[in-house]
Amino acid sequence: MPPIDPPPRRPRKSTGAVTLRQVAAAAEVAPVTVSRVLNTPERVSPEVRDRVLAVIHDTGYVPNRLAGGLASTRSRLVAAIVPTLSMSVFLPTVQALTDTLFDGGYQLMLGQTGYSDAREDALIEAIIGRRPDGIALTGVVHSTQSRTRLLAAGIPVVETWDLTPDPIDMLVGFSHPDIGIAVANHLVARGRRRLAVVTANDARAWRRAQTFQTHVAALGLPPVALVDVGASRSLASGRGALAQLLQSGVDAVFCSSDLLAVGVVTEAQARGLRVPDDLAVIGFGDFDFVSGLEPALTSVHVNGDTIGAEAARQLMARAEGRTVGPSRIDVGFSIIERGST
Amino acid sequence: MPPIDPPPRRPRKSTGAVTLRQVAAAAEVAPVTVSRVLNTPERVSPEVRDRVLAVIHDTGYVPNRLAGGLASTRSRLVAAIVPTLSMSVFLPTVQALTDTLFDGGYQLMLGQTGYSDAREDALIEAIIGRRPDGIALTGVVHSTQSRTRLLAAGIPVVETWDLTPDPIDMLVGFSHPDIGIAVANHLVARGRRRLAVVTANDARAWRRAQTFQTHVAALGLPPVALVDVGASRSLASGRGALAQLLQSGVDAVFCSSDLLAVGVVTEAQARGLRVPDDLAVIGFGDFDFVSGLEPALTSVHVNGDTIGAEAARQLMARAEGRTVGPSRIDVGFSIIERGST
DNA sequence: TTGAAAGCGCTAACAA
DNA sequence: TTGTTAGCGCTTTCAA
Repeated sequence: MPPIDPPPRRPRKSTGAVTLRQVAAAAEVAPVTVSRVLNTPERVSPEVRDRVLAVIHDTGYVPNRLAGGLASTRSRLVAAIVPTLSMSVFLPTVQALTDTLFDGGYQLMLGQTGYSDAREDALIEAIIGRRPDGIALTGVVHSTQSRTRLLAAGIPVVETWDLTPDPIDMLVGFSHPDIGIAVANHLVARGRRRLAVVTANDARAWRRAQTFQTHVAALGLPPVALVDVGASRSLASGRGALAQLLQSGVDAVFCSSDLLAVGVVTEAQARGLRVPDDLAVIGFGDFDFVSGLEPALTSVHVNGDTIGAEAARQLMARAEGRTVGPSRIDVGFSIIERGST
Repeated sequence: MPPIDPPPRRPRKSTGAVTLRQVAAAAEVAPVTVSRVLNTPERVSPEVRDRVLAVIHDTGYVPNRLAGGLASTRSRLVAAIVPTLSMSVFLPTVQALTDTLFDGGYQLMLGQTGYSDAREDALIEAIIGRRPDGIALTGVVHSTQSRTRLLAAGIPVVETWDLTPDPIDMLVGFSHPDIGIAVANHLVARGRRRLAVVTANDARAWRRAQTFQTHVAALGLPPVALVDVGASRSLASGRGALAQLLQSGVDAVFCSSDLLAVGVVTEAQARGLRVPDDLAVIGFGDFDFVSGLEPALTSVHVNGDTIGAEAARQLMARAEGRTVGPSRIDVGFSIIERGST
């Protein structure tokens, strides 16, 4: 009788890292048991558990989450998409997202669209490929194609920094139109009559500016002067904007970002105008440093970190099949009055 | 003869997404062929390729990179660790990292240590679990344990924002000691004699401050006054620091961050001092907005985006087995002279 | 409480 | 150029 040929071996390269199987062998248990020690320790007897944990510790075993994610269809990965990171108002949100997710055992994948729709589409495809357990969209203008893809992928999505009437899925944000009205009221209540807006070219800023304008008109005041600084949210743009506005005579300026507002204040001071006596200035975002300026800048404060933490919580809850409360959260805003108004 | 029992089916839950196998079936090819169309299209005949691509397009198939990473031991994931994100000097680096990686087909995983060693260790463990193709450490004080783990995991590491003599692996940074000397020379060349340093409590800032002090001493000038603002890099801290320094009489201040420097300028102006006539101020980081201030702030410019782009390039090259040039890159720095000195 | 077997969706190795 | 087969390292299902 001819000897049975053993099946041919097909060695593959591997990372060389310790695997669950090796841990199991060393602890003299089945691989599943090691998996249970890691994921559902309460279902393993204390003796076995300790034995396995000891081996894990000694070998420095770190479970491969790629494999785990593949097997369990839960990647414990959440993606966040931001337009841009630098000097952005979204930073506290991203920060809170990473932190909250990490504490829940999740990791954040970050993507930047750079305000480009083409890039956003590519990014979303790349992200879907990673099968994240959730996606946080922060202030993104999403194309129809991206919407469709996200919906089709069935990945939980939370849109943030806005309260659109037709969200893809969950929502954590605040009302931009309300801000325009509140700021108008704030300035008018302080005796300002000739109001102006300096705004960057972005959809949410525009909505704030719009209600600001209409509300001022409704109050019977002169029309609001508007300067659009385009994509540039820089301090320098703010300076340039004020230069334009001074020709028409204004006594208060609402800026779509704090940086622009600091620029307006700087330009005003450089021209010998007193802030707030001759000119009131209010920003948006309430960056940390604006409270230390001279005069300190009045600004619209938004709870960016709350947005991030809530978004993370909603996504994790969804990933774990827990039902979370409302899927639409309004975190509100507040006007922090300081020296500049 | 009894009928052979079919092997029992073990249905598992799946995401329901289109799989490579389904695409293969629809295109009437083997699964590998679809894989080849995606990864090595040049090895597939044009006809078959087009047929497969058509099916991919029609079905909206997005390859599962978790599975791909597991099979190929290449995750196309790169991790970055930063101390913190908010108002940080590392932002351009993170921005360049995401962008460069994305263009190369990689995704960035972000982690924040919050300047905590315990968190850093946990973070590194979580990251290793994802089997990234590389890790970028930006300005991290890494514990010995973390170093060991990283080394053991065999994942390419690039340390940035510094040029330590004993890097874990690759290095992209610049010399902090040289900056201290250069700034001292800059101020002394402009006739300043009573120099001071305002610094946050961070290792790299300290090294800049140290050479600044010793170099000033070597030039035979009075000893440098030093204010340590601790962990707070805020504008307000800068204001407080100047208040302290004025008691000892200074005519130039080197700050470890631009925000601190703006605080010093603000406080000086609030006290009626003229900048730069009575007091010269120089910052570090060269944030975008400091060029628009009045007076514009002199600052040490560092190529944070170059650091990020180079780090990404090195890691991708390593992941793809390409040998990259030097594994130690000095991106240098420059002093941008503006109105404040 | 523990284990055996069968996949998750993909790619490496080998073969034709 | 295309296909077959056997994993990558884990978790799920089913069984004891």
